[in-house]
Amino acid sequence: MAGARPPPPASPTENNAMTQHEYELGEAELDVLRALWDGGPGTVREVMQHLPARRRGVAYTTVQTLLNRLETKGYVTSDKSDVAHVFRAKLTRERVRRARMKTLVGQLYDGAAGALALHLVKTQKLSRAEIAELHRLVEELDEDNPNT
Amino acid sequence: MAGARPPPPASPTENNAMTQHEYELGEAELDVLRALWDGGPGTVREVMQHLPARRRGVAYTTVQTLLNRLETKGYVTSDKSDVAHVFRAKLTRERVRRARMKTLVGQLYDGAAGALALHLVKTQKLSRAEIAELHRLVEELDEDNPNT
DNA sequence: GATATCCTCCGACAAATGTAGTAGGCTGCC
DNA sequence: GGCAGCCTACTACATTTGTCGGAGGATATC
Repeated sequence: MAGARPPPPASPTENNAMTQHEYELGEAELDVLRALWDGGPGTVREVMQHLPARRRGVAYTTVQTLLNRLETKGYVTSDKSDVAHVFRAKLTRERVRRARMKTLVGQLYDGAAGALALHLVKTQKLSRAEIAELHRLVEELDEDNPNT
Repeated sequence: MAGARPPPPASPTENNAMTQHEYELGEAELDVLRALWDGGPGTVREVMQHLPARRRGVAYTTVQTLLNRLETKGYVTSDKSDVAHVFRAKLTRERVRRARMKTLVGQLYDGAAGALALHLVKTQKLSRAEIAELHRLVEELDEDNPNT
């Protein structure tokens, strides 16, 4: 994004980024965050090792920049007591999931999460176990809501 | 995004954006596209009318620019036979849904769409109609995959 | 015919994002 | 003591995205 967009008014009560509900994360930033989630806290070099294949080959300093930006945004902290700083994710995967899901539902499903659920069931290849569970769930639902 | 990212190699067979699987759409661009989906084909001025409240107040030319960019990207076409061009969405909501969903699942759910689907079914309150449809879907699935 | 309108086209510009180079500081080892 | 390596801090720069303004053409209006 860019340009003359008025910054969100920043609620007076909560304002440290971790409490906001729209985590602004670029693609690369998210990949770095994911590396942190997957590999746990680590130095720049260690984080690099956990980057997804697609992101391999980026320069050391690129990852460093990304980590610093994430820290500035409040999504990551770092322990600087050692020479090589150790970065740790502050923002959880779950948080991002919820936020992203919410955005997606709002933008493309008119806020109807139910529709999304159906869409997924239609679209995705479910495993046998999943189908079985789904079957069970549907029966429960049918009972709770006995009609048609 | 930005910087020296090598452009995706552009498959030799298909290359007209509509067939690619990652629709690059900014927030504002998506809102404009949504306006087109909601209001059907229309002129810049008409599209403006269907923009979500949050986007009200943007300048006429902003919307115009957005529409033009969308056209350049191949997501929208325009009928220029009249003075005021009439824009029409080429990319469907469904397409974007699928792409976005796929990205989300890949980035934050380890590709486990099934789990996500189940989670949603469990979590969300489905309407009667949705439950009915789900029921139907499950039966289809059971047929395709006759076991348990 | 002169004006007010409305449109499109083009150019601009700031912020965010992706990517990386360079300078300079510690560490450790011969 | 000096050099090789690794690390951080800065700076830089191209693109994308969001936002517009102004020029100039077509229309409608009086």
